[in-house]
Amino acid sequence: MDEETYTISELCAEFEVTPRTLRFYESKELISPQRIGQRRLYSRKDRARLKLILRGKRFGFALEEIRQLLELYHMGDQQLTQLERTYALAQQHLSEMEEKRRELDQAIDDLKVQMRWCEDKVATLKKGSAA
Amino acid sequence: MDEETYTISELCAEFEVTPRTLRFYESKELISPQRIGQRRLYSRKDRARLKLILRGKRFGFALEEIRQLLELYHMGDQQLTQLERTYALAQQHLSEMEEKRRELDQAIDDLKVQMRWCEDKVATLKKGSAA
DNA sequence: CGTTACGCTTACGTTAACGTCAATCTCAGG
DNA sequence: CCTGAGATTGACGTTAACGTAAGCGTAACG
Repeated sequence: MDEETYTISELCAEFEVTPRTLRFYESKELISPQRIGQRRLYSRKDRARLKLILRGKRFGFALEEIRQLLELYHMGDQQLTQLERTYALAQQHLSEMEEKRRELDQAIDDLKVQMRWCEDKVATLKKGSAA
Repeated sequence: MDEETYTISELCAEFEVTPRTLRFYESKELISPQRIGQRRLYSRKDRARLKLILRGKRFGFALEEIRQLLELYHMGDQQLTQLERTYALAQQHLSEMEEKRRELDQAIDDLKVQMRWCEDKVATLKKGSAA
């Protein structure tokens, strides 16, 4: 077993967040690093969770939603019923995300249309000034 | 010219937001409806802008960023230099959005992997209980 | 002509997600 | 032993994005 660990400042440097942010996430039970004495020690799993948290944030998820999403990636030794409930939740999130992707594609297309329009206008203006 | 307009409550009903929200967006200069006396009257263009605003929000953009994005869809009678600057800004946003889509695809794939893992576990548990 | 519905402004309140600051601890180096 | 770098825990401050409540205008309806 690979026992790589990180101090708070190492993790902060890597992901460009402040210590305050990590402690805040911990207070919200999104991460729970080990303690060596009083100090926090982050594992590979903590690091992975942080990655997921920050990704979630970039898509506009609230921390509370992210906390639920993280449970999907936890999935330790659950009971069957628990597991099935979790799976159902995952399906929901999946379709939400797929819907989001459709919207994003739409937004990208719209923007491209606008840009082409803009290109044309620039071209016309340049021709006009050449005359 | 099609002169369809909307009252504040009509627009609110359609997009499931409160009047306060629309007034707030107006105060931040994201929309600027006509006034009939004191009352606001929203045009088709205002409605389109609102649509874009809400879409932006769903992707985690801040209102201030959205305000800039909206300028791209405005593009009235700009000067050439202005137009080119706007175009450059659009290119930036475009690549940001494409980056976001890559991340989203990644997130979706990750989730699918987890779900398959979950399916397997459920299957094994069911077989175990059948024995 | 009263009231009910809708709208307006002003202004203070609220929640999420941290920032910032102070006081304390702790441990390796000189 | 002293110092300084990094860590910790409160605790209050801040910003964005609205919510909410008060007080007022006005216009149609019974």
